[in-house]
Order: sequence, then C-alpha cells, then structure tokens
Amino acid sequence: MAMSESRENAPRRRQQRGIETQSALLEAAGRVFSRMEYDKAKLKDISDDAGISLGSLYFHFGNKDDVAAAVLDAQQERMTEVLSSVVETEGSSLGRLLDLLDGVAELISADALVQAGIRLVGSLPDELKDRGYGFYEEWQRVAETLIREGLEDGSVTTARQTPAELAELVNELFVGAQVLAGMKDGWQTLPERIRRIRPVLESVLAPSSAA
Amino acid sequence: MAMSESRENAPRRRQQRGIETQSALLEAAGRVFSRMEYDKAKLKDISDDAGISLGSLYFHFGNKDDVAAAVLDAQQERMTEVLSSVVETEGSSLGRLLDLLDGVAELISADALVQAGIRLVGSLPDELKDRGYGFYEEWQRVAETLIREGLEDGSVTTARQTPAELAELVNELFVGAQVLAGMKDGWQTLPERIRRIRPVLESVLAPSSAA
Amino acid sequence: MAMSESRENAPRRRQQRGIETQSALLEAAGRVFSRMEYDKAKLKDISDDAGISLGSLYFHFGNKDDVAAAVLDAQQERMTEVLSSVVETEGSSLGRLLDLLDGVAELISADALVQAGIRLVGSLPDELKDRGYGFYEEWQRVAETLIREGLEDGSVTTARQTPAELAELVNELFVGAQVLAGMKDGWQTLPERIRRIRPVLESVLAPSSAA
Amino acid sequence: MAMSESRENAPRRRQQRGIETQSALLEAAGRVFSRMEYDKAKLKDISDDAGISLGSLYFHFGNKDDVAAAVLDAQQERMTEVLSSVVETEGSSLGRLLDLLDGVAELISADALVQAGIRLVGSLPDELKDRGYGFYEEWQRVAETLIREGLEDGSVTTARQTPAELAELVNELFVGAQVLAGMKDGWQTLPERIRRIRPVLESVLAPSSAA
DNA sequence: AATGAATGAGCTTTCATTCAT
DNA sequence: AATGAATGAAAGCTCATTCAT
Repeated sequence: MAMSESRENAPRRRQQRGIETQSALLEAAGRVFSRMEYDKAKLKDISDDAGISLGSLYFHFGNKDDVAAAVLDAQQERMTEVLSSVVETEGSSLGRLLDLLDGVAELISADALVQAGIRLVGSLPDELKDRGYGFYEEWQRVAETLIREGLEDGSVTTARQTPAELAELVNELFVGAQVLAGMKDGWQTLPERIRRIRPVLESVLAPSSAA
Repeated sequence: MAMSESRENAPRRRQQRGIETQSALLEAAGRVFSRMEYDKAKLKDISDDAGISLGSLYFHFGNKDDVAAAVLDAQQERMTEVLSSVVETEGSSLGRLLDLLDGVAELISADALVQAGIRLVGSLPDELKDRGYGFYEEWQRVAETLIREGLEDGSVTTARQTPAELAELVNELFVGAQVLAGMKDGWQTLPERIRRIRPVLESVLAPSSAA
Repeated sequence: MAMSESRENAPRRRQQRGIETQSALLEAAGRVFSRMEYDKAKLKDISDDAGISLGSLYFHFGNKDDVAAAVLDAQQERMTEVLSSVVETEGSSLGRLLDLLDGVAELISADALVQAGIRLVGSLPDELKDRGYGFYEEWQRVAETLIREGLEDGSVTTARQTPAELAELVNELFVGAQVLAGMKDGWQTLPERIRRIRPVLESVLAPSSAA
Repeated sequence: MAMSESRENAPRRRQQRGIETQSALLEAAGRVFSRMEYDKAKLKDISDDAGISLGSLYFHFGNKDDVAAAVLDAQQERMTEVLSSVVETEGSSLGRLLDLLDGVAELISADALVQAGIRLVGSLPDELKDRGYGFYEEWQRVAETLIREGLEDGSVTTARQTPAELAELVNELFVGAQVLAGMKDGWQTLPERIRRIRPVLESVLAPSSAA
C-alpha cells in the first residue's frame, strides 16, 4: 500500500515530511524555551532536543527570532482556542469569565509550548516584545466584554468600578498568580491558585450574591 | 596618637575610594540591568556607564553573576527599608499594609536599581533564582502578619479566608500589577495601579466597613 | 542498491572532509606545541598555522585541553607503532631493546607532533599529566619484558640488578638524553646521543660480552 | 632593647625589614613555582602565599621574569654550595663525584626553591632559558674534571670513552632520574633513585674494581 | 617600603548563521 | 529537505603591570 502511493504522492509526501519536521522542531523549541531564557537557549539545544539537524532548523525557520515568533504564535493560538471555546459556553457571563481563567490556567500548567510563550514574553528582543504584550491587552478586552455582559445579564452586580477597571483587576490577579506559580513550581500549582482566587473575584464582581 | 592615627587611616582612606567606585559601579549596574535582560547586558556596558574600567568592575565583583547578586542584595535592602519604615508607622494594621503597597510601588517606580532587581529575578541563572524568589516569600510573611494583627485590632474583618490565603492574594495582586506596569511603561504607572487596587483590597479584607 | 548506497555515502563523504580538516589541525597543533609552551601557545596560532578558522578548531576539539589531549594521543600512537614494529623484529632481545631506543630517538628527532607531545607532558594541566606519565611506565614495562627475555636467550647476562631495576635504568638514561637533547637543540642530536649510550648499556646489561 | 636601637638604626632597620620581605617573597615564589608552571603561576599567588601585598612584590622585583630569574639564581647558588662543599671533601675523585650526585639529589628533594628552579628551566620565556641551561653545562664540566682527576688518581679506570663523554653520560643519567622522580612524586624518591644508580656508575667508570 | 585600587590588552570560548553536498 | 562542517564576531574573564597614597 505504501508502494502504490509512491508515484503521485511523492511531492505531497515530501511536503508532509517537511511539516512533520517543522512541528517536531516547534515542540522542541517549546520544551527548550520553557526551560530557559531566550538568550540561554541555544538553537543547537532545540535541534538536539528534536533529534533533527541544526541546518534543518534553519531551513524551516529563518533565524532565532523567527523560532521564538513561531512559538509565540502557537502559544497564542492555543490560548485563543481555549478562550473561544469557553466564551461560547452556556452560562452566566461571570461564570464564563471565571471558567476562562480556569481553562487558561489548566492549559498553561499542562503545555510546555504555552509555558515557553509566557517565558519568552519576559525575555525577548524588543522587536518581539509587542507581539507578546499584545496578547495581554487582547485578553483584557475579552474580560471587559464579559464583565459588561455580566452587568446586563445580572451576574455582575458591582457598580463601584468601571468594567475596564474591573477587567484590569482580573488581569492583574491572574498575571500575579501565573508569575508566582511560574517562579515557584513551573506552573504546576497554577490551577489551584486560580481556584483559590475564584471566590474573591465573585465577591468583588458580585458582592450582593456573596452576602 | 596623631602619628598612630595616620597609619590606621591610611588603609581606611583607600577603602573609602574603593567603596565609592564600587557603589558607582553598582548604580551603573542598576541602570543597565533595568534597561535590558541579564544576557543582553554586557559588563562593558556597565563599566562604560559608570565611566570605570572593566578590570575594576572585576576587581570589585568577581564575575557577572556576582554583579547581579549585588544588585539583588541592594534592591532587597532598599525594599526592606521601606517595609520597616512603613510597618513601624502609627495606624491600623490594614492601613499599614495598604500604605506598604503604596510605599513599595513608589520605590519601584522611582529607583532604577530596584527595577533592575525585579527584572533580574525573571531572567537569572538558576543559582540566583532562589535569592530573588525568597524575597517574595518574606514579603508575603509580612503581609500575613499584618493581616493577623488586623484581625485583632479590628481593621481586618473578613473570616472567609485564612490570613495566609489573604496574604497570598495581596501578593498576587501586587505582583500582577507590578509585572503589567513593568511591561507597559517601565513601572511609571505602578503607583497609580496600586492606588486603584486599594479599595478592592479594603472591600475584600474589611467587607463590613465597606457596606 | 545503487540508490541506497548514495544515501549511505552522503554522510560518509562529509565525514571525509571533516577528517581531513581535523588531521590538518592536529598537525598544526603539533607544530605549534613543539615550538612553545602550552600556555604560551594560543589556539589562534594553531588555527592560523593550519589555515583553518578558529571556530572550526573548536568544532573538532572542544577546548584547549582537548587539543593537547589529542596531540598526546597521537604522539603515543606513533611511539607505540615504533615500539611494536621494532619489538617484532628478528634478533636478540638486547638487540631489539637497543634498536628500540634508536627507533624512538629517530622518531622524536623527526616528528614535530611527537616532540609536541613530549613538551606537553612537562607543562600540562594536572588532569592530563597522568596520561603523559602513563606512557613512561608502559615503556618501562616493555623494556623490562625485553630484559627478561634477554636473560633467557642469553643476550642479557648481568645478574647484579633485577630486570625492573635495569629497565628503570634504561628509562632514566633515555629520558635524560631526550631531555638534554630537547633543551640543547630541539632533539636534532638525540639519535646521536642514543648511539653513544648504546655501548654503555651493552656493557651494563651484558658485561661478559664486553670483556 | 628594641627601643634603645631606634634612633640610629632606623634606616638600617628599614633596610633590614626590606630584606626580610624580599626573602619571604622569594621563598614564596619557590613554593609557588615548584607547584605550577611559570605561566600558570600568578604573581598574586606568590604575594598571597607570602602574605605580602602584590605591590610590594613589584617593589622588590621589577616584573614576573625578574622573580623567576631571582628564583633561578637562588637555586643555582644553593646547588653550587653543595657542589663546592662536596668537591672539597677528602676521598677519591670518583667517590666525590658520586657523593656529589647524592648531595644534589638530597638538596632537590628537600628544597622547594630548588625544585622551583628545576621546573622553571622547563617552562620559561626564551630569554631566561639559557640561564637555566647554562647550569647543566657548568655541572657537566665539573663532572668531567672529576673524571679526569679520577683517571689520574686511579679511581676511574675505564678507557673506552673520553672524559667528556663519560661526564655527559653521568649527566644524562642524573637528569633522567631527576625528571622521572619529579614527574612521579615531586622528587621525594630522587635520593633513592640516585642511590640505585651508584653501582652502575661505579661499574661503568671503574669496571675493574667491580670485577 | 608598602598597600589597595585601577587598568587594559589578550585569550578562551560560545553560538548564530552560512555553506557545500 | 536535510546534514555535517565551517565561520567569525562577540563576550566573559584573567592577570601583568601601574598608580596614588
């Protein structure tokens, strides 16, 4: 069966092989960048981790920055995926917002490539910094939208801060938990930290229901 | 005795000059490390910034890691100074805790060496990581103590979380604000962010008084 | 099978080029180390002498010590070659022992890499010292064996010292001649010196025949 | 008593102090150079070993080469001392020659500064090399003289080599023993080695008496 | 005489990137 | 597509030497 495919699919197979190599390199990059700073990570480390030649890495990614950029892209893709899937869930806006935190925390604690993306944001050449920071802003916009919807559907009841301020607060808490979890145990306990934060956010965003 | 003094002073005078050089180098290191990652920062950058020879830098600090360690030590010293001075203030425990956040935020936004220390914690050789993280733990203990005292003096009234959990929460919020401020504008707006957080913490730690 | 060969040969062809480079570097290292002390010799000197980039030298040898180790290995290989070829010769044991001295003297006086090895033994980081000294011991064992055999085949007749002591004596004489020749004229006259030693050794090892 | 000397002797005392410092530095240099190669030995090692400032070392010796030269001079002085004292002894010329070897071996095995001198000869900047090698030649002339005298007084009886050749042989044997002892155990067993050589030399230089 | 401090040239080593096959 | 080999521009660090006191 493999033989019968050979003629026509040869080019496609070759393409296929290339894609596999590229993705193997990407995962390896995730593993390496999640373990060390951008500058400490050598491209040789990545190609070794993938068991693929350094030359090949350069064939698939132009240079070191491009490798980092690809990791960042993949990270944001995976985070956006969680974001979309949770946002489209049934339930109150507040519930979805809190579920979102849980979902992202879970993703971070489980996916080395996502962890790599997080580390990279903190130790990146200036040109790439914005790309990383941009995501925090996007994420904050999503939070703000959900809070606004919560005010409408009644799941958010506080009136003492603007939705933007509340979103910023949510963001700060999440980032703080994420940073401390990253420093302490490589994000293993991040989901737990987020779970402990949940009632606090509920009491802040919906103080009446907590009474 | 005048003669004997001249002998004893001789070495002391030398040390004096050395101390000045060393502290000039330390400030320069603060400036440089606050501008760039550990790996991107070259020791030549530091010695140039201080207007002192590279060899002299190596005379006073043994190697690059030691320079970073000295910056971390200086940072923690300065932060501990604020911490002590605020904690010994008059006023309720909760008030002092919140003033503490303000004080530290102010320090961070104003002192390049302290900013450098913060950056370094995130991008440091593994051997130095603990030293940096240790401070977060110490700081959290202080917060916990103040919360405990607050429960006694009545300034903290919540009973829904343990003091340890509340301290963790305060820590996460502060760290989150600090990280986002650092990314966004080099900590310029950190004090403002902390001011916005204040009422939230009051409502969480003393919900009754907020009613 | 023609196809499959092309695949297998590809890497082999590459290796070929690498091997040539490596051996060119090794010879250059021999030339340089035979001219100057280990510490005085700069790796740049070696790569320049070989007309190959410094980076390439580091590609093939990990660091300076490894270069020296490779030189030592090559030296010992060449000396062992002489040793084996002479030992397997026809003739009396004593004759072969003395021929051995001649052969090694000849090699030393002609081969820069071997001279380099000798120099290195005297000025080497401690980790490599043993490797150098080990050879002297091995060589002494060979001498001892030949002397033992000489006692059996009658070419060695003295009974006043043990074979081990006699071997030590031979070794000391050879080393002394080699060191002095090295100091005086870069080993040019070593073969001559060894030739002058020959009758002495004969009279010591076979006193009767000398009478 | 110290006080009563103070006025007039002040300058002399100062001189005295300088001499002590200088000799302390020289001994320290001996210790350091006997442990490591010229290039590996740092002047800081020497001044530290002496417990005297680096600046002071530069005051007493102009530069690194001068320190080495001073060590070499001191070594040769001490060796010459042994040489003179043994040569002026009663006894046959051959006996004095062999005693000389013993004496020098004893000195080498006991005196770090002398060991340092020996090491230095093998790892020295070219300008100083001759000074080191010169001593071997001088020493060989002494041996030759003694052998000549031995031929006259009857203690040396061989006629198969010229006195010069015999002296060379003695030198080679001694140097070989010394080099191997240095490599093996830091010259601890050199006297023993020389003792083992003694009968051999007797049989070579005075074959009849050995019969 | 003596010392702590300062200097800078020089060396080893690393590593992103390119090349040849 | 893939690979081993090659390159060279830094960067960290050392250390002989000099300086100021």
